[in-house]
Amino acid sequence: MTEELSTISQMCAEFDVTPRTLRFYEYKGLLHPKREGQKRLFTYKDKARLTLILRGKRFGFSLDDIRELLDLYYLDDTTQLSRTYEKALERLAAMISQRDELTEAIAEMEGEIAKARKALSEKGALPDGARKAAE
Amino acid sequence: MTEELSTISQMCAEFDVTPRTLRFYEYKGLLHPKREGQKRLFTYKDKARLTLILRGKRFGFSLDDIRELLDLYYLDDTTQLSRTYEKALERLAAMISQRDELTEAIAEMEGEIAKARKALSEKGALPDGARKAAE
DNA sequence: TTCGCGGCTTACGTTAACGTCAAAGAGGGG
DNA sequence: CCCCTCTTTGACGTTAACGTAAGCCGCGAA
Repeated sequence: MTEELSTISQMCAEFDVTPRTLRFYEYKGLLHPKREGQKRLFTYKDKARLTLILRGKRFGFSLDDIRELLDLYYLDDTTQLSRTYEKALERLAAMISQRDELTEAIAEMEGEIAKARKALSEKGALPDGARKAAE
Repeated sequence: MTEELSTISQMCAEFDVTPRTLRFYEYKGLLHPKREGQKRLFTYKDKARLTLILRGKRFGFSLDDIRELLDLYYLDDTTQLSRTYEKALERLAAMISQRDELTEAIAEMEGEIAKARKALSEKGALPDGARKAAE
């Protein structure tokens, strides 16, 4: 099986990130590329990790959180793994309550928007596209 | 009509914020308390604005966004008001898509946790309280 | 040999929303 | 008069996730 090592610029092209970002992720302990002299060489494993990192970011996790989540996948120590498992549960709970708060805020926001729409409609100043819903 | 002026500490107690926060909001142009000599005196209008500020923060607006919205809101200019309305709609859309992403992330997270739970259960290392669900 | 390119390390800069002193003044109680 | 509390104006500190040089190295092409 060929090792398929990638340089930093190949990684940047493939994942649409900057070199600084990859170095920063390594510094933060999220990536562990090999070295050929000074140069970083990224393996398939690094690509898998980076995929997870970027997904985690899209979902609003901090890099510190993500590093812990990565352990969920790659740690082989059962004791550590179950500890990480518990942290994952905590984070899941946090995510759920965050979504609940967001849902509540959305409802409140919709209420305010409805009031504003009514006020605007009475002034005959409703923006296009909102007229039909405010009669 | 009594003016009902509040000191900074009264405001802090009423809205559960720090003095620094109120001074910062003034510095940022979100509040405009009167002065009695050096001392700030907050009017009912400031309270109304602060209420809107805190609500805006719950909705995820930045302070700069909020200042802009407040300015538009108090201009009493119908054209500007409808602009405020449009911004609210944009933010609402952002909040909804954010919630959707979060919901998706929660589902994925639950999947990963289930996998981890299975792996841990096979190693006989499941944390307390998770055993019953992993058979 | 000299360029230019890609990579490396070191290290200061950036944004948001305040936190955290520090020094100082005004006003009231004892 | 002294002290205590509230408040004021600076002004530097904090966190996250990189951005942005500056300066150096090695390699292949011309």
